[in-house]
Amino acid sequence: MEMRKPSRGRPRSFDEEAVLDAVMRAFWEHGYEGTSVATLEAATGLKAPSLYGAFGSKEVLYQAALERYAREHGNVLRPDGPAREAISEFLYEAADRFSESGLPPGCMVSTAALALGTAQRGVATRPAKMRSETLAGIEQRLRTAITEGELPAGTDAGALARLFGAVIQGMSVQAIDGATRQELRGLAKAAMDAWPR
Amino acid sequence: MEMRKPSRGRPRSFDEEAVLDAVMRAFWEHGYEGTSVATLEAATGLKAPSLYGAFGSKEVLYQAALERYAREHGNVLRPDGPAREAISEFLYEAADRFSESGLPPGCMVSTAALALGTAQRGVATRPAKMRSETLAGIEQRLRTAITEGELPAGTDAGALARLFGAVIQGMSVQAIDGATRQELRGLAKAAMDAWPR
DNA sequence: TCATTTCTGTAGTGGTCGCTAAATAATGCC
DNA sequence: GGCATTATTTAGCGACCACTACAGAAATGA
Repeated sequence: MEMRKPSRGRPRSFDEEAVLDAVMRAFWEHGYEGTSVATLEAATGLKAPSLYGAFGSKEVLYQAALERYAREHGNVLRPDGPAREAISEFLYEAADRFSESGLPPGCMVSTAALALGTAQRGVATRPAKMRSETLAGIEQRLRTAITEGELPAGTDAGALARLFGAVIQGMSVQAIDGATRQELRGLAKAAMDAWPR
Repeated sequence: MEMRKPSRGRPRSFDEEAVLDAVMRAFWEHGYEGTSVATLEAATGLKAPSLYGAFGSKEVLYQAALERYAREHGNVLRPDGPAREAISEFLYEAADRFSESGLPPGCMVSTAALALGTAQRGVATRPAKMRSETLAGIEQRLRTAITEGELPAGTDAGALARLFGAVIQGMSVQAIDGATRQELRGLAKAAMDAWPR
C-alpha cells in the first residue's frame, strides 16, 4: 500500500479518487487517443500541471484509470458452484454492466483492444494482458468442470473459453452501437445454448 | 459510375486503386485516428497534395478505403441452401480472413467501432451502419429459416443474430490479440453448438 | 511553338498535441 | 513572523496534426 507522507506543503485541492473516476469515464468513452489532456482538464476541472503532478503522464493516467475500471466495473467469474451457472452469471452481468445508464456503454478493456490496435504498443500492453487473463480464467474454470465431470471429457475448453470471451467482446461492440440491456441479455441467453450437453 | 474526362493536362503518376489499397491497409492496421496523413504518405509514396487532389480529405479517404475493404475483404452470407450451413461458412470464413497472413489481423469494420467509439460521429457513422446491416442480414436469414421450418418456430432470431454477430466481433478482437487461425476456427466451431436443435 | 490544363513537390498555414518552466499561493515547522 | 515544502496557475514549449498556396512539371490542343 502506498503510504502518503503526512503533508508538509500546500495540500491537494481535489480528491484523487474522484478525479481518477472522471478520468476513467473520459478514457472509457473516448478511448486513449480520442481523449486529449484538454479533455481531461474539462472532465476533472483541474489544470494540466495538477494532473501531471499527481500522476505522471497521460499514459500512466490511463493505466491508473484502467486499474480503477477493473476494480470497480470488472466482472469476476464466481469460483464456486457449477461452472455453467458461473459462466451464465458472468455473461448476464456483462450484459447489465455494458448497458448501465450513467456510464459509458461497453467494456473499457475490450474497447482498448481496438482503439489502440497494433500500434501504441506501450499503452496497449496492459489491456491486452487483461483480456488474455480473462480468457485464461474462463478456460481454467472449464477445465475444472471437465475433471469434475460437469462437462464431457472431450470438451475443448480452450475453444469454449474463446467463445464466451468473444461473446463478451461482441456484446461490448453492440453496446457501443446502442444495443439495449434486453437485447444484450437475449444475446447472453442465446450464447448459453452453446454449452455442451 | 464515375466517368473520367479523357485527360487534358498532366496525367496521374499513380494507380488510384493501388494507392487506395495501401491506404486501406494503413487504416485497417492503425485505425482512423492512429493513421496520420504522414503515415499515408509513407504508405503510398505520394505527397499530401496528390492525395488531396485525387480524394478530398482524410475522412473521405477513410470512407473510400472502408468501401474497398467491404468490397474486397468483406464476408457475405450465402443466400441459398440451409441457413445453418450459411452461418457456419460465414463464421469459418471470418476466422480465415481475420488471420490472413500479409493482411492486418481482425476486421476493419469491427475495429472501427471501438477505435472511433462514441466520438468522431461523422466518420463512425458508416462503419456503424455496416455492422447494423450485417446483423440485420443474419437475422433475416434466420427468420426465413424459421418460416421454412429449418429452425423451431419459437426461435429468437434477433438474439441468435446478435450472438453470431458478437462472435464475429469477438473473433476480430482476438485476432488482433494474436489468436491463430486454428484457434479462431475452434471458436467458430464452438459457436455453432449454439444452433438451436 | 505556345497556351491551357492538370498534376506534383516545396514549403508552409493555423491549430492542437502532450508536456513543463516559472511565478504565485497555501500549508506545516521553527 | 519567517522558512521550507508542496500545489496551483499562467503562459508557452517544440512537435505534430490535417490541410493548402504556389510554383514548376508534364501532358494536350491550337
